[in-house]
Amino acid sequence: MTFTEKVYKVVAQIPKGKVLTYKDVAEFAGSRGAVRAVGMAMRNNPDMTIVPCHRVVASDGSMHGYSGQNGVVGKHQRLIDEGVQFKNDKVDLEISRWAISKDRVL
DNA sequence: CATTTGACAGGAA
DNA sequence: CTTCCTGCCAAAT
Repeated sequence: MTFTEKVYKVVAQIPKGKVLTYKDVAEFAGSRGAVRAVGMAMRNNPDMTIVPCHRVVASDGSMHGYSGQNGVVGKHQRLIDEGVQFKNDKVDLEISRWAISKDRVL
């Protein structure tokens, strides 16, 4: 099981209407500061249907890119459509941040 | 095996 | 608020 594989599994478990920061994903995936590696995983997103990468945003709620349709714009729209709360054109992490169970199994 | 690459994070200017 | 710079890590070359 490679790190990226874990990342995919974690992201795949993010419930609709919630989001996670790259930082959190990286940490939960096993490597605390591998946020950049997480980015790689998303970039080489193997299957967007099983990996809702749009639910992964930067630590400040903003977003950098999106391989899906319409790029970051589409990502933004999709999040809104799922009920994610926004604050100043950024995801309101205070509300829409997913509370991961620290002992959740991958 | 050595380098480069990113959809990052955080801090400084 | 905007750049710029550094640290970071895994994967791809």
